[in-house]
Amino acid sequence: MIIRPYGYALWENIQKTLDAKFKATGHKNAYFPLFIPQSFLAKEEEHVEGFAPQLAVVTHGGGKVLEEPLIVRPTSETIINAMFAKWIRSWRDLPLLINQWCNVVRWELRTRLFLRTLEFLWQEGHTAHATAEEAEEEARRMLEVYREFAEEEMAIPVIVGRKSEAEKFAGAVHTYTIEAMMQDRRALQAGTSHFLGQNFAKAFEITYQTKDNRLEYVWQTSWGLSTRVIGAIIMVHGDDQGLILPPRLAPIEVVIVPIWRSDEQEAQVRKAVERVKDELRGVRYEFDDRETYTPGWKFNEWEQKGVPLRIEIGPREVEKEQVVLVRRDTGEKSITPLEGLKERIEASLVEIQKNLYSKALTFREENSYQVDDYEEFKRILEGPGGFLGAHWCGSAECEAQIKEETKATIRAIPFQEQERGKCIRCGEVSVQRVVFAKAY
RNA sequence: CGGGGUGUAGCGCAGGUGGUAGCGCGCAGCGUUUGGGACGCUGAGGUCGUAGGUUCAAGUCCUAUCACCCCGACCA
Repeated sequence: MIIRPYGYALWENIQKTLDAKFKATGHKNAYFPLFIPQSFLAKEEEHVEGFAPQLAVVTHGGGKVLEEPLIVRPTSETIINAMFAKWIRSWRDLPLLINQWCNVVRWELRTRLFLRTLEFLWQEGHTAHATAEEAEEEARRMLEVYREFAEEEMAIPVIVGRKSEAEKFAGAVHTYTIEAMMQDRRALQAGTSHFLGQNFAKAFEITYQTKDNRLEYVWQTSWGLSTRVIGAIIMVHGDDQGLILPPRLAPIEVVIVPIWRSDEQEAQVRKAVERVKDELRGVRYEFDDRETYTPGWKFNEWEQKGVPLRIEIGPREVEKEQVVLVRRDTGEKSITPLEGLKERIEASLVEIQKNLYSKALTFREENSYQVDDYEEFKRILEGPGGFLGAHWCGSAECEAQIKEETKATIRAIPFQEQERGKCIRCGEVSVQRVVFAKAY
């Protein structure tokens, strides 16, 4: 996957907002090596097994066969925890709250742009705590950070919940997820947060001395969000005209397209554009005065790129001291006076952000079902597809059978759902509904 | 890793039965244009994925090989 400047600018905006949230919750950034000695990975049994099929392994270095192969990090639990073991001595060193922005490699058999690439960019948080409660709280806190980010910044509503044993991260005690519905009604895991318990602590001997001088293993979490979310933004908001980017993350919030014929008109329009630029201070805008393209061509190009707002300004507007404002999400055009333009733009960007969210939410709700009959369950999945709230007995057998028969997996076990019922497949007692869907 | 498909100009493609490599878009120059993907003229651009082979002659036939795409099993 190659990320060109416009796409990378989007990722930078994602990084900027998330990074601020991490810092605000007490985390610090650090960087760990790309290459990890193979033996590190082998220390946590479930973790190796989970990742073994996906590893890129370096066998040669400097023209020689390496004594111990190096794996290219698929995630950094092992190398980070090897260091945590050295850094943590006392309860005073806890909690240790670290985040890393980096690339990782997973040797996927089948790739899909943005959603499943051999190499991707992400952030991975790794924390160590004195108690299970604190670690659990941290895992839930960061899940909440992701939820808020998805909904407020990406304008994507998400289901929050826990993963089933089959779907959890290899090495975690349990995994939390935010799941979003794409426009083809499939589910996409947009971020995850793991409660690791003491699995890695025991594998890497990460211990600390308590206040009363006992030696205890730490309790840990890890959590990540990747460039996959760019795919989510495209697939949730895009339409036949191209991308529709949420204003809060869009590299360009407003594009100004000037229109003129004569040199005289050009001079007048340029002068008016200067006023518009003044109004746009603090807004991410671009003035597209390329001469080789017609205004109509530019309209189409910026629409494809998903710029939320377009300002058109030509002789007619100059004369009346106004501009034409066009929304990408609705296509709606409105005449707006130069006077007070800033307020109108800002209000409009907020409006677009809200509208994208509510459109996505409506779509998800329209394609979510409560299902109690397995035949209907199958019918929906074969037909339109969507999120299915269904009872599940909790057995891995039923989960696997349902997956085999319908291709649907348990995307999330929602928090706080109490209603009891009967397993959609076997009819045994179920304590709550879970969300089934076909996933990417 | 199995099944299918495609490699010909920057991009998208056409090139039955072997015989001088083409079209559209894009690109360059000039002119006219510019309020929803402008038009005319002129022009540049190709070891036909790669390597062998058959033939007087291969984009075309044969063999091998590589790459990419799609569909399934594994995965953020």
